[in-house]
Amino acid sequence: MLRSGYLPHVKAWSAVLSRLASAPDGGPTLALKLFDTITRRVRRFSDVTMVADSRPDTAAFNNVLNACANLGDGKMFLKLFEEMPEFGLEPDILTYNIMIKLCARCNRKDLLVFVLERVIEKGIPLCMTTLHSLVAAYVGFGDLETVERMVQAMREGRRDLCKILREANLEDFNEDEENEILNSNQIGVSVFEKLLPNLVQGSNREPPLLPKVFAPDSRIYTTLMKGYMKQGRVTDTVRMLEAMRCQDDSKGQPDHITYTTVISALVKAGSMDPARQVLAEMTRIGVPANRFTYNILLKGYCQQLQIDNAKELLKEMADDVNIEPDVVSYNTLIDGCILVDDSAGALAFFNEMRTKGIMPTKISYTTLMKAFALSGQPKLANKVFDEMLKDPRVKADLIAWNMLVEGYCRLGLVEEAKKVIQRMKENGFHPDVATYGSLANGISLARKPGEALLLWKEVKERWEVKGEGGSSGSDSDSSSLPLKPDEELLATLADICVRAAFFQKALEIVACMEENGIPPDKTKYKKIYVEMHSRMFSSKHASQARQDRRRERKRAAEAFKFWLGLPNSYYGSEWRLDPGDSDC
DNA sequence: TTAGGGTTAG
Repeated sequence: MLRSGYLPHVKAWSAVLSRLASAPDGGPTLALKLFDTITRRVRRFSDVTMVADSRPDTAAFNNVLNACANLGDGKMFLKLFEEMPEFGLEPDILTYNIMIKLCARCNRKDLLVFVLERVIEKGIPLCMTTLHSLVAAYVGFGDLETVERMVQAMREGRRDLCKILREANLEDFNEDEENEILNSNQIGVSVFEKLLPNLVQGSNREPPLLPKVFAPDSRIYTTLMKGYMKQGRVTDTVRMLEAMRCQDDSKGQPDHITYTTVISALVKAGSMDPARQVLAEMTRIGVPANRFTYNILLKGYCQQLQIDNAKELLKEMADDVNIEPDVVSYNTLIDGCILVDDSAGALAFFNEMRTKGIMPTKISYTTLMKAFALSGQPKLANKVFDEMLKDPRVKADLIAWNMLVEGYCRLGLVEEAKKVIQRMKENGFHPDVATYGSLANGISLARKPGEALLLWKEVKERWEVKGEGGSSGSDSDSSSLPLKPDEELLATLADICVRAAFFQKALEIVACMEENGIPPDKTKYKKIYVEMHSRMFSSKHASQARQDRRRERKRAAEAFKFWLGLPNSYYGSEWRLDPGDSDC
């Protein structure tokens, strides 16, 4: 009685954890907090029988460990892992599968084999899922060769997988010794040495054999196939499908996910007809396609700008195979309309979707805003944004705000854009690189270089903020939040400054770029300089006073020319524009 | 409840 008032059953809170662990937007962090709160309360009871039903079990630990893995937080993983015995719990095979993911997230491919060895040494019954996790991890690293070797060995009924993985480590080490050293940061080393005591003996010991033979199943094949797909190896993807169909193990037969992966690979390569053939094949052999499959094909047609085919497929979905399109289908089509500059069509699909009772998501709203933003109708984008604010099911986010800014900037409406940015700040959203990038483009378009100076000041201030959590002051003040501008933003700002003959600022920006390892496009600036400013300061008729005022700017121009590598007064050489010189 | 498939937002 007392317990129920304070603490939920472990099954209940563990279920919440499992959802949070892989949820976006701070889900994993929330999972950690929840786990901490509950275990803290549980610990307060000296009589454990009082809270027996609420005490964490292995599944609960696995869920919170999964949150750590998703955050790539090895330290927290270790801390919780070491708390398990306190509750009389032992890590199980799932725990180690999650540890495989942790290694992957921490970029420690070299440790994967030692997790497998640890499981074997501890005598924890190995299951197929561990092999799934391992294969997925290697695919994630793009190391398809190792996966191929694993799969081949499994097909041959071999049990020396650890040996194969050790050899892969050795090859990596020989290939790229420096990276190997870079990867092993000190914190990581101590965490993993505790998680995997077998690391200490390391490679000196003979790699253990798997306790039994595992034949690859369709999941393993499909994971490898996904690796091929990600690397654009369409032929290998298709060949893999053929190989799967030809082998006799029924567990390795292609299923709807395998086929969908093949279709996805073909669609990515723009091969719509072959993709349709695979779809037909699925129907023929009775492996039904689902909404995912159709959505992939829809996207393919949209990317190929074949909206009519997309529309036809949408109809076919609903009428022939009885798969109702969902919000993703419609978002895809709305975006497809944007690709063919059809904002009216985008709106039509948006409305059709609502008519069908399919609720738009924030992505739907933002995509529709994009339709209007890109077609020069910022007012309509604004209207959609207002609708979005009114819809209680969705929450406008930074991306939506940015789209609003983009709409105005596309037309060079800098003042409007700045008002939106002010509003977004007041609503607790801090401009990011995208916001500033749009604004910079708007400023460039509007030819208001003075605005670029203000923007550069703001960007520079935030760039110079070091570390995290340096925020202080009101919510609308983002000046203390760190920001790392990207190449595009800086290049645009520099471009504006060069065109406006703000050479001192231009130099400042390019210097910042170089300091941060972003190579400025000197050729471009050279061209602009030659085209726009080569005759600068050449007027002989200006008054002495005017000429004096120019001196500063001239010095900046000379410095900029020096940086560009153009002949300048620093070398004492005369330089004049020769039309043939401009393409240097 | 870890591990294979899809969409969107500068």
